[in-house]
Amino acid sequence: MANEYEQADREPKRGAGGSRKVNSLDIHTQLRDRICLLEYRPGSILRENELADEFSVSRTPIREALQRLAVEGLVEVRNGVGTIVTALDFDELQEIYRLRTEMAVLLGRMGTRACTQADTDELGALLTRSQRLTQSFNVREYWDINHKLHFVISDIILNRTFREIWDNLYFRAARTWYDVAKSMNAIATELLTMEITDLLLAVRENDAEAISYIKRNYISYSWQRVLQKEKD
Amino acid sequence: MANEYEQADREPKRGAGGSRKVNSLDIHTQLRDRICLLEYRPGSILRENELADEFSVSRTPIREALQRLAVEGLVEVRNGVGTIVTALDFDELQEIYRLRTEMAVLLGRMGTRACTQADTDELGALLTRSQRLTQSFNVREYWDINHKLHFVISDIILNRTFREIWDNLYFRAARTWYDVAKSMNAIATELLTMEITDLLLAVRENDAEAISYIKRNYISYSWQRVLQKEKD
DNA sequence: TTTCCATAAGGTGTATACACCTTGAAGATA
DNA sequence: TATCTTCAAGGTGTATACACCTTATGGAAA
Repeated sequence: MANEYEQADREPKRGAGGSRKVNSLDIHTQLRDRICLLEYRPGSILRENELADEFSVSRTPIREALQRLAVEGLVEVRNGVGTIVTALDFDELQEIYRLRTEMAVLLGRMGTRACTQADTDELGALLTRSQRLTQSFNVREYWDINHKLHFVISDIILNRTFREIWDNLYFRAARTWYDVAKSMNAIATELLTMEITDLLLAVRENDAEAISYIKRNYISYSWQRVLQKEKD
Repeated sequence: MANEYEQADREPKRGAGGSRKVNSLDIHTQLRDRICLLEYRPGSILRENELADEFSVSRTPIREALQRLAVEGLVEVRNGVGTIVTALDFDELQEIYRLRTEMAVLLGRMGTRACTQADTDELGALLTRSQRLTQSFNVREYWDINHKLHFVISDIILNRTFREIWDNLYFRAARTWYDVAKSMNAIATELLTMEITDLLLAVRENDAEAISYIKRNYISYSWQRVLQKEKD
């Protein structure tokens, strides 16, 4: 299962002429991305019928996708009301960030595969795109770079269970960070560019521990920015 | 969501005359326990219709329970075939144990609540039951003690996300351990008694770090026994 | 005898009707 | 006027019929 899913997860497929019938996993991925991108704000309500109409399927696959999102902690299904996008309170958010920084350090201690030229190339491409953001900021583009960056690193993790958890924690926290990034374009862009630069070196050196400490640090920096915005 | 679920999770409710209608969460919990108890062996196939008959509900709530188990990694749903109880290969098992030992150490570094007299009392009761096992071994009883022991410790974890993960990792690995325990009664019982004794002291001292290192150690010991059995 | 193919049996995936739950608003009452 | 009650609207939860997928089996062909 995990395999099939991860595949779909990392490359949404269904390109060009394919137009394969959507299944509940596709729907899950799309809804998850919308939540991360804040197209669905925390606290907003999703209705199964509306989604069923939009995706041209019955409520059944929609319910499956929503239930999965619920298990992952991104939404909460309430009988007679609807499915509510999780609104993290301050404490929960702090807990998640704390966990992410701690687990980032573990990343280097768990098994990782060797970094390849392909990894370097992809990071290089992301760096270029990130630098371009300095001139004209665009949340969608910022998100896409961040998202791809996450999976470049996630992909070198060999321990499958750890990777699942690592990905999930990213999705839980992502929304908050993009919200902050919107109100701090310059700082967010600079941090992203620096992170990619640092990671590029570590990947070239094929130093998993270095990668993990870099992740730890930038997650920590992000949290500081979240805190800073919270004060306003 | 998490709250409601955890509640049901820790105390299955529906006591005595209540007989509240079962929902998909009850079913999920029962199926999960059966998988852990090896009533459903790895590789065995569950059929939605059979389960629907047994629980006197339609396939819909059964499917929800199974899907949740799939997200948690305990089963794999295959179209046209059935739902297969996950059979962990050696590598996957090693990965999970590795992760559990690492995360046990984190447990002490994340927030925990103060240990109470109630905790001490419950551990004391478990210790008595564990000691009784030395004379007459019984897998069901062994499992129940282990299960309750897990939740006594899990309950002091404040970081909700960490606790979810911690619980899940326990459920993923539990089956394997009970299988080993069946073939090593004496050793398993001795280890359990020692672990509870050690934890009792740490809980009395209200020393979360000590608790976390004890957990790390006994998870590590368990893995060694799994390895030992694998060799035969 | 072996191999291939058609097919039937029995499983999950999906659509849909209906039951039940939640909530807000209108109306009755103090 | 304030408050309580009632009820209707619209949501999720469940049961069920049917579509589609997978696989084992038996017979035809090499």
